[in-house]
This record gives sequence, structure tokens and C-alpha cells, in this order.
Amino acid sequence: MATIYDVAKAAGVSPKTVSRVMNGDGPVRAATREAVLEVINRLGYVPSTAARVMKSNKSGLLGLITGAISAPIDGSTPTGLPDFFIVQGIQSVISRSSKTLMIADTAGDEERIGALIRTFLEHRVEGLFYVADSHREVQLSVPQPGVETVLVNCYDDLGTPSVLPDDRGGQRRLVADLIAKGHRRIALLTLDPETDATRLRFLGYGDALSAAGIAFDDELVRPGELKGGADERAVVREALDHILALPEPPSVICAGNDRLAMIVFASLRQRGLAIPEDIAVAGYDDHCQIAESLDPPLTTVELPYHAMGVRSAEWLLQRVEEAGSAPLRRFSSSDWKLCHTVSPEWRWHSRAEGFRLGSEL
Amino acid sequence: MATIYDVAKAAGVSPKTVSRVMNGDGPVRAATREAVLEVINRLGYVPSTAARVMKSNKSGLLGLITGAISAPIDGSTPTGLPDFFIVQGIQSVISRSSKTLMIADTAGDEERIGALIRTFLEHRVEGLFYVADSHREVQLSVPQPGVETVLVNCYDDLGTPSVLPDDRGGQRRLVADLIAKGHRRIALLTLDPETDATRLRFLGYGDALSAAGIAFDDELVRPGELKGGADERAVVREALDHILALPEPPSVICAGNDRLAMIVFASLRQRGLAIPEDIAVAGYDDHCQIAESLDPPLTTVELPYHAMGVRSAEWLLQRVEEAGSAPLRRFSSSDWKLCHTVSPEWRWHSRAEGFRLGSEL
DNA sequence: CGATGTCATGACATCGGTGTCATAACGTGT
DNA sequence: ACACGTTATGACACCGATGTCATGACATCG
Repeated sequence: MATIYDVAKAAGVSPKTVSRVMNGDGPVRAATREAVLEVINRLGYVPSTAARVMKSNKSGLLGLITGAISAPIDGSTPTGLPDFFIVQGIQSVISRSSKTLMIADTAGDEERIGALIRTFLEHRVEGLFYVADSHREVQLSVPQPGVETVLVNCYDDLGTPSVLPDDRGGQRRLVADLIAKGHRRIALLTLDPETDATRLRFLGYGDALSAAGIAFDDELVRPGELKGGADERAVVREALDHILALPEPPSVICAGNDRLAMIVFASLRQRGLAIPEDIAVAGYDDHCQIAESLDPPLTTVELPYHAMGVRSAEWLLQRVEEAGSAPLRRFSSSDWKLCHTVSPEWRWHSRAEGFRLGSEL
Repeated sequence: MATIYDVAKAAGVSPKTVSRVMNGDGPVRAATREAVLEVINRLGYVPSTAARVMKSNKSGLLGLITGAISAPIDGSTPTGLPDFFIVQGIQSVISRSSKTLMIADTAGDEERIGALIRTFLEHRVEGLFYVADSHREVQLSVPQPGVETVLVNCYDDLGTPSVLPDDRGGQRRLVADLIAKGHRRIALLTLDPETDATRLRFLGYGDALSAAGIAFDDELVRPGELKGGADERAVVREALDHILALPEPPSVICAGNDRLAMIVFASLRQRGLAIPEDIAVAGYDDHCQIAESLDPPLTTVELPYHAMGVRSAEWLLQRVEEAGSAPLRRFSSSDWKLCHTVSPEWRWHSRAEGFRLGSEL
């Protein structure tokens, strides 16, 4: 591949002049410029990032670590699209900037993260995203100052900047809405008990109940998913067995997420129950494909994953640029709360053939 | 960030010795090695790829261009998961190799491809994947020798190596199977008439009919998708209106893909038709989420997208390594047929509750 | 006309590793 | 004691681009 020296020699000028033509720095006579450009085109010269990085010590790279690329998209695993939507949001912002995004996938193996970070450091990335598949605490070993980092959909105990969804608020608003529609007995099928998403959604559920003066009944709260990855359909079936056998059964079931809601749909129908006439179902997360293809369409909460990605990317870009211009100015985590919480948005699937909001609940 | 010189000075050795410790080249006394390693850990030294690339002229990078990351996953667009599965396949192979995969997304804008290739060249990628969202011809401007390229799910007229799915064979086998099950009037809803996928699947449909001695009836073949991106539901409705009003209506409808099949399901049900009792439906492509969540589960053809990704990656890796060892040996496209065709696999959704193959057709 | 300023260009050093070659230290056989 | 092989290490150049400084050619002004 042609170098700047090849171009210089062929054009009969010095390498520095070629550099000036490429970058538009110093003054170059029009005739010289054209001659150089002609040679550049003829030789197909493309400057080497490596050499540029060595001189400037700025790589123009941002690293992103995720499991979203390798994760099955088909809903066959507990984790789903959230991280993917986040990656899309990040991607959309970065692609409009002058930086290049390097995506590294863990391929489902968290052990790999160390090696990926190492590779990124070798490439001298200026910033780093870590996107988790579910809202939870993580422990990342990024002892490298000089690499701005943002945790997305997760956080650590070191005060690393992070962007989180408002799981609690979303569940609260969903349940409050159900209450407003007249429901009093509201069941909750929870997700993996280890994750914060589960804990926060449970709290939001409680918030809405107590705000409406409805007594909390722990018989109505059952796990819809166990951490071992046990057969979900069986777990859901068991939970429904319990809930439906209660002396005062619920009028609506809140599933921990849309995938769970889909299983609930199937399981209820198998029992001969009509949805929403006999019992209503609500979801969480916007797995659009699920929510739209179910019949009736599912009421769900759309967590703003794409927006979280966008916000993380804008934030990181800003910090990388600041770091570039004022290299020594650093924020300690006590300077300000280095955490954005992004509020959920409602998504009412009230599309098609006059389907009316509330008619399914 | 610490450099090899910092380490050398702190350890009281020459940079070259540090290099030897890092790479295990020449002999180093055990005591010296340990002293150097201690300093490396203490300073958090990470070698710079940029410097290494400059010296060796090998970046260890492979570039991948796709629209799969930015494309909506939710089935709201004509293109779907094929490219995503391919990317996963490629990713899985590369992550086990010593190369680093850089993924660049077109963000839906084909114009961007030139710029992305340019960026890759600046990074001196050793190989390049281009993954298309549907089987079709493309026109890529990669006039750079020295960068091994593989087109996946597409091809060009320059003989660039490419990996393609056997769309025709898949449709032929699907239709042959329907015939074996007793169907004689088989309708086909085609995709965007511009793509090769559509043309090849149509040919496969014809292959199966003529092999069984069934006369082709063009009344049974209708577009289920128009290239303008018109409202699909309306297009499908119109096609069904036509097909169902025929004097001799079909006993089964082959939808161009699973998404279309989903719309067909909804549209047939709206007409009060029972599936599969009144009329059967088959899909194409394995959008697992759709195929599994439909009731009854959909019979469909799984194109081997993941396998195509795997094969492309292994192929490219091999060629990159060959190019490295024997830099001047090059194949011209006439040397051998630089095209792999990967055959489809059947995927019968016969899971759960004793659903039996064929019972829905 | 000479001093000064601007424009156009080149020489050279530098960034951080590593390949090549030189060299020093040490042991071994005769 | 000397030639010789092996081991351990360093000096130095180089990869490709660019920042710094120098220089030569002109134009402008007093």
C-alpha cells in the first residue's frame, strides 16, 4: 500500500507537502495541490491511522463491550433485546461523530471482558461503553485512567458514570394505571431474583399499591423465572396454579417482561381462560414483535433503551472531547452525581382495527 | 499511558529487553524477566497496537460492513434477521481467532459504504466482509488489492468471492414436501420483485411443480410485497382476495417469508378461515420468534445464515493467512469458482404439546 | 533600494515498538 | 591460556505521518 513517501516522490514534492494537501494545514500552491491530488488518486493512497496515532496519541476510537451481538434474538434466552436497542442508540450517535466505534462481543462469556478491554487499551481507545443485558451491578476492572467510561444498564460501586432505566417508575406507572382502570387484585410474576430490574419493579409495584391504599398481598407475587434457568413454561405454570387457586384470584397479571407475558398468554389459553374477559395480562419491556403479534395486543411499558444509548453516547463523546482539550481536569465522583436515570415511556398498543385502550384490561 | 521506554528505564534495562519479555522472543534471564514483569504490572503498561502496526504492517484487523446493527429487529421493516444471523456466525469464528473484528454499520445509508471502506483502509484491515440484508447483486468499490474480501448474501459481477444461500433449493424442497403431503393447488406470495431471493424462490417453486407434473398457474402467484414499501397488509389482503376468489382456490399458501406468513395468518383469520383446516400456510426464513409464537406453529425453511457467516469467516481467515505467508500468490477469479453456496436446512416446528409434523398442512 | 512580511516548501526529529547486528559475559574443550 | 560456542543484552535504524523550525522566493512599504 502506497505511503506518503511514494506520493511525495511521484509528485516531486516533500512528504510534508503531501501532508499539507491531505489535511489542508499550511499554504500550498494550487498547481502543487492538484499535482499531488492527481498522484494520490492514481496510487490510491490512503493515510495510515497507525502512524497518525503514534504521532498524535489520539486514536479516534471508542470501544463498546456487550453481549448483544452474539445473544440469540429469538426470545429463547432470558436476556433479550434491551442491550441491542442500547447498542443501536449508541451506534446512531457515534456514526454521526468523527469517532469510530469498535464493538466487541463477549460471546456470552463474561471472563472474556478482561481480554476485550486489554485489546481496546492496545488500540488506545479514548472511551469505553459497557452495555449490560439487564439492569444490575457489575464489577469491571478498568483501572486505566485516561479512558472515559460509561456503564449502560448497569452500575458499579466505584461511582463510574452510568446510565440506568427507571424500572421502578415504569412498574409504578403501569400498576397505577391498572388501578385507575378498576383493578384491585393485581398479580406480579417476577424475573430472576438476582437482578436489580426485578427488585426495582417489585418496589414500583408496591409504590402504586400503597399510593392507592391497596393492601399488599404476597400471595399475588410469584417468580416467573428462576435464576438457574429452569424450564420457564413449568415455572409459569406453577405460578399460575398458585395464583388462580387463591380464594380471591387477581383480575390482572403483570408479567416481568413481554416474553413472560407471551408464555402466560399460552398458559392461560390452555386453561380455557379468555383474555382479557376472564383475566387481563400486562407486560414489561417493549419487545415489539411480541407485543404486536399477540392477540389481543399487549399493554406494556417501553423502557427507553434506545434513548439510553443515545444519552450515553452523547455523554461519553462530550467527556472525551473535554478530556482532549483540558487533559488534566477530572471529575471525582463526588463532584456530581455521575448517573443518569432515564424515565420509561408508555407504549400503548392501540393500533389496528379500532382496538381500544383499556378494552383488554 | 506508559510506554516501553518508561518500563525500560524503571527496570534498568533496554527497551528491546522489555520487548523480549513481552513477546517471549530472545533469551532473557529469569531474574531480569521478573523485574521487568513487576514494572509492567506496576505501571500498567499496555503495548500500542499503532506502533506495532507501523513496524510490521499487519493490523490484525478484519472489517465487516452491514446494516444489521442499525436495522430494526422488530419486524417493522422488510429486511429482517438474515444479516444479523450472518454477523453472529462471523463473530463467533473471528472471536476464536487472533484477529480483531471491526463492525461498521451503514445505518441504512448505502452511500456511507464508501466512507466506511475508507476508514477500514486507513486502519489497514487485512480482510473485509460485506454482509447484505437480502440475497442480491451489489456493486462495491473496493479497488484495493491486498484486502481480501468476501461478499456474504450477495455477489458482484467482478467475481469477488461470495457466499450465498440456496434460495431456490429451499423453496423447491418446501414445495416438494407440500406436494408429497397431497397439496396440488399451491399459492405463492412473493417478496420484493427486485431481489434475487424472490426470483430464485419463484424458480424453486416452479422446479417442484414441474418435477411433480403439476401445471404452473400464474393466478396462484401474487406479490405480497411491493418495492415501494407500500402498506404490506393491504398488499397481502389484495393478493388473498384474488387467490381465494379463484374458481379453484389453493389448499396452501407459501408466504415469501415468515413475517409475511404472520400477516397472512391474521388476514385469513379475519376472514373466518381456520388454519390449517380451511387453508394451510407455510413460511420461509427462520424468524424463530414468529414461527414459534404463531398458532399453530409455522412450517418454514431455515436458511443457513449462521452457517454462511461461519463459512465466510473461515474462508476469509484462511485467505488472509495465506496472503500473509505467500504475499505474491494471488488467485484470479478464473482459477476456481470463488463462490460457496450453502444449502438450506429444514426446521420443523414440531415442538410442544405433541404438535405433529404435517398436521397443520 | 533595503527592510520587512507573507507565502510556499523542505529538512529533521519524533511517536512506540521491533528486526538486525554487535557486543559482552561466561563456560568448555584442548 | 586460548579459541570457540552459547547466552544475555544493548545500540540503532526503521515503519508513516506530522509538528517545529528553517529557508528561499516574492510582494509591499517607507
